[in-house]
Amino acid sequence: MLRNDLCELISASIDSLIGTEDFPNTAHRGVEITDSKSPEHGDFACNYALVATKSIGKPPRFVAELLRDALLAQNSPLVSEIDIAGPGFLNIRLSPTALGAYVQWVLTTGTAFSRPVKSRTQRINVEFVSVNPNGPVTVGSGRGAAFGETLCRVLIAAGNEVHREYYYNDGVNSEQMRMFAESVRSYVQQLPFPEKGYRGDYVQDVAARLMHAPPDANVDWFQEASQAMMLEKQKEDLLAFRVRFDTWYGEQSLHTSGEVKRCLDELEQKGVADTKPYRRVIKFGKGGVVNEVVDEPQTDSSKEDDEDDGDAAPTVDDVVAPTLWLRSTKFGDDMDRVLRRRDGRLTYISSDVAYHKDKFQRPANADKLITILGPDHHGYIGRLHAVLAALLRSGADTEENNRAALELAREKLEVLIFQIVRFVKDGKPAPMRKRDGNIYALIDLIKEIGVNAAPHASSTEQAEIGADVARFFYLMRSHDTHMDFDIDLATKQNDENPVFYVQYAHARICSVLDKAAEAGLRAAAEPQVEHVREIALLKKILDLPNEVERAAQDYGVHRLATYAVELARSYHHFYDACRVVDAEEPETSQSRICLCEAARIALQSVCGLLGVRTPERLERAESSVS
RNA sequence: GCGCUCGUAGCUCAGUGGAUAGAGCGCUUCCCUCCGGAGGAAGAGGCCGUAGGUUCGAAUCCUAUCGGGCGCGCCA
Repeated sequence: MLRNDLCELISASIDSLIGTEDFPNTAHRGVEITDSKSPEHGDFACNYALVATKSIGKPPRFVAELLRDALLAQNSPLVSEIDIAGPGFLNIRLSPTALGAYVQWVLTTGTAFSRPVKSRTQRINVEFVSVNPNGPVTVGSGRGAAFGETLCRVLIAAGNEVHREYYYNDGVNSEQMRMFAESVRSYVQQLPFPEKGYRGDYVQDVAARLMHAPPDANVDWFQEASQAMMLEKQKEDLLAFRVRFDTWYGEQSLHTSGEVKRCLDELEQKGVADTKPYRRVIKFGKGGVVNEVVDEPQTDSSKEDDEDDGDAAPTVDDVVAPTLWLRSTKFGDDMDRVLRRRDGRLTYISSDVAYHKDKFQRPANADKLITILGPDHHGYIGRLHAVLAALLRSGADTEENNRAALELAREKLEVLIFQIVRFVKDGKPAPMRKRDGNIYALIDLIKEIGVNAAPHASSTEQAEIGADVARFFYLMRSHDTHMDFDIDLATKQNDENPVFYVQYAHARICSVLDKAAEAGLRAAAEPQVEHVREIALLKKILDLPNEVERAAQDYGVHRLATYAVELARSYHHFYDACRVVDAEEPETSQSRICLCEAARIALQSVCGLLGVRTPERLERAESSVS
């Protein structure tokens, strides 16, 4: 690929210099090139001389001159001119005649050209969305869905094997699900509505479909029936958002199989869980310094006498089993966590232990787990690492072994937190949970965008348009930054919408290629790339593998959305300056057809990663009708 | 209090330690005899929150500080 080929060329030049009089063996080796910002600085810039000046012991401009001469001596067909500028930049101008081969390469490789040169082959489990089946997927979770799913596509494009996973708490231990079932039941059986019950139309929708319930149906029955329904609804909504999972994993299965109990026994044997009646709390100061370690004696919190009884011994009235503590403070957590409550019920953390053990089987022998969580879950990270570290620790219960286990856990499990999304409509924030108990569902956002952006399209087409726009909007911003989702921009002002800008570039290419075919023009066998805007477009196209590589490395998938806009812009610039279909210049036309096709492939490739369609034509918005 | 995160154009946000900090929206103009004008060109708009430090060079790295958001349950 272009960039790598250039880097290798420069590396070879440096190698040829090393050991000569002015170039000691200790000279710096790494080579980086960047795009030039303005055309008068050539096509690429190399800052080697600036970086290496110290290790060589000569002034940067002197080093730059040596490097330039060495580069020119290689007589590469790629390079036409090299200038030295500013403090010692090497400005490299490409030779147009050598670029056609790269166009050809894109055409023959197809959308797979986006695969990075250095491909990775890790087996990775990515868990995302994972909201409990007590309501539809909200617009808030939509960000996690878009981010997680595109991250999966990027990781796959970079050569990894990826397993998409969704985890939900469906056990009878889940108080949320319990309350949801109670709420549904109260509608069906005309019982008093529970105090903290779930309101909202979707609860009544579920209830309406469960009117056939046997008269003696209890909460368990309702929980099973209603969560099955909500799961179906979630699957359906996510599918409309082009998100599908390889595994839907229910917590209850871990209890049913006895795996949770087995794991707890294992932890007890290892000495990282016990029933001693205290909780250790570590108070951290600035920079993670341990300020204070307190072992709080356990009191009976189920007795609500909150008058001072600081050192009262636990009463044992309703104690079925002693509290089982995970000593997670051994593994960097700031307090020990409860695995089994005093009444014998197990907490969600206990199932997390069994779950994370099992997770490494998907894909088989997984190298890494990635868990994507919402902004309200970042306090969860330390807990998860502690759970995994407790599982992974080998050897005795020593500080050294525990620290090593924590380090391993942090390496094996990456927890990514996406930040909150604020929805703005009519210039005002639109709440995700409304006062009447209804929530702002992802599927409603998709439909709303589609209806407004394309009022005359069919409802299925509207849903597709809504998914295009919603995915793109979520992905435009870095996942770890707070973002505003401007619904007005996503819908009404669709003329200025970046999604349509990108899709329009694709439709325009298709239109141009159609015109070219009508004129009897064919693709050139050996395309030439000469015009500045042709070169700029090709450079942008060839950047895609680098963008994929970076995104797979640091999870910055939002840069692909930025890239898509830039690529579209490069095409529009090219289109503006370079006429493609011109019967009087058939050779130029044929070369440009190749470039158009390469641009089309790049657009399809990046949109494929973003989960955005590339239609061959766009219907005109009604606003353009006067 | 502690932790995570963000402060960049009027607004929403990009920005790999590099040259004169970018885009979209909004504002002022211009360009269809021409492959789709959902496009292109030009202009105005900035002490990159503040103060130090690291070095040839800092929006970017470090420290401090101010300001917003979120989180710190035997809820998940």
